Amino acid sequence: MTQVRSRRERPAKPALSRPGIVTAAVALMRAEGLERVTMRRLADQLDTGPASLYVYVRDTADLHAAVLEEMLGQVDLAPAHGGGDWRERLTAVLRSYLGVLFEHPGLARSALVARPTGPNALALIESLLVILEDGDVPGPRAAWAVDLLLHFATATAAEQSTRTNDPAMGQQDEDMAVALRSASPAAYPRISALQDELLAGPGADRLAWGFAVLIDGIVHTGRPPAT
Amino acid sequence: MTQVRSRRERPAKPALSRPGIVTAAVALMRAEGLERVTMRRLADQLDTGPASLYVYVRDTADLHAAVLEEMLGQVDLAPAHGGGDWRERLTAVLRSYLGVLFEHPGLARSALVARPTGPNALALIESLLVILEDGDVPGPRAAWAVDLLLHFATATAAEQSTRTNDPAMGQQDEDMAVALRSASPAAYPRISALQDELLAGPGADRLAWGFAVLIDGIVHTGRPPAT
DNA sequence: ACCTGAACACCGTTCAAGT
DNA sequence: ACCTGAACACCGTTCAAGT
Repeated sequence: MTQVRSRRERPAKPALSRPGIVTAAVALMRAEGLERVTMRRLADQLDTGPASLYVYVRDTADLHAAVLEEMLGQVDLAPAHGGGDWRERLTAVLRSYLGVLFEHPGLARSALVARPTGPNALALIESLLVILEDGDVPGPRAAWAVDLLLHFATATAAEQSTRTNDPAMGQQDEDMAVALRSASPAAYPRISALQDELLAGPGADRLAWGFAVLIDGIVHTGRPPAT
Repeated sequence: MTQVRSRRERPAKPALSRPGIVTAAVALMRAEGLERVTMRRLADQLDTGPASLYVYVRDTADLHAAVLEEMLGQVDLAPAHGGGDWRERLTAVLRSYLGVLFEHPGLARSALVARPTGPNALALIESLLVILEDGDVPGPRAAWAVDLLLHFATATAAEQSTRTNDPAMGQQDEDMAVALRSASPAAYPRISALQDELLAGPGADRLAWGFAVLIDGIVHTGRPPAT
């Protein structure tokens, strides 16, 4: 009797599974941020103990990588197959990737170390290769270029999203501004002279310039043959 | 009497100070790695409680940034003022910076978020500006280029050093290799075709190519005027 | 002003024991 | 095979109280 009752009051606890765990982890991240997606908190959410998760998940890094792979499904890959300037299409996809990371600080930081390898990650890589092909970048060079471009986007997201979203980190921007502005012209003449330029520019401009530099460099710089 | 004795047996506990704390933190990092440089462990080392450190250090991020600033003193800036090809001198300084980060995994990861602003950090920036000036890169563009170059080097170190030094992370390289090799040719034709190229190449070659791409791009890509 | 003990609110991971 | 309670070995940070 009591058993039936408790079954009615809340649905039978669903069996644990890796997809179920990852889905719950994504939900938890949306609600509280990736930092709060801990084994213990996630287990609470799933009505079990933390030890149970280790049947499906190697460790916390593995869990976070799985969350990232899931989120990569949201990257807009449509520009890969559209027409128009290939450089613009390339930056469009990268910007979309960046946007996903940017929304969830911590995700970018984990992306730097835990690279996802699921279908969404592969689709992103494939799309970038498609666009580089349209730009007549030779295959082997394109292979390395994909790495470089994702590397740059990920690092930018890791840096910016931490700074923007973490309240305490705004302080560090301030620290840097003060340090640059008060740099002694005798010891650091160029910093002194360029202080405004070093600090200047909205993030968007700097990002656009970064993409332009990379694409231009990729187009002009040959790769050594494989060994 | 007992007091005199105990004073002889170990020297009087030195007063706490920020420099003293940072020195101890660096020593602890050399011995056990940055992950183990925690407030509690560091306090133990200094014969006090963790609460005492908060008089001199804002939080853990601040502490780690101070450690990094200290380590930047080891970057070899000599190439900035030598003769020879400016591109080679630029990569020499960046390689030295990278070497410092590479020696201590975790340092690079913290460098991405906690940027040091002390004299060693400024000296590094100034040196890069000196070299870019030799390469006739216009000042405002050089200001942004410094950011881009350090950004790239830091991200590379964060990625590589974690992978190389963390035993469990080698697994992830393997995961990626398996994923790329087993990618369906139908769904991911280009990944399939380029799988060897995507995985190929020693880290050193890819790094050298990355620097070449960036420098080439910097030389050729104009910066929008400041707003 | 500086320092501290103690507490609060957490972590990841393992392992023996159960089903 | 899967799941779990309990334990081990840690964390950062705050705060009232002392000197």
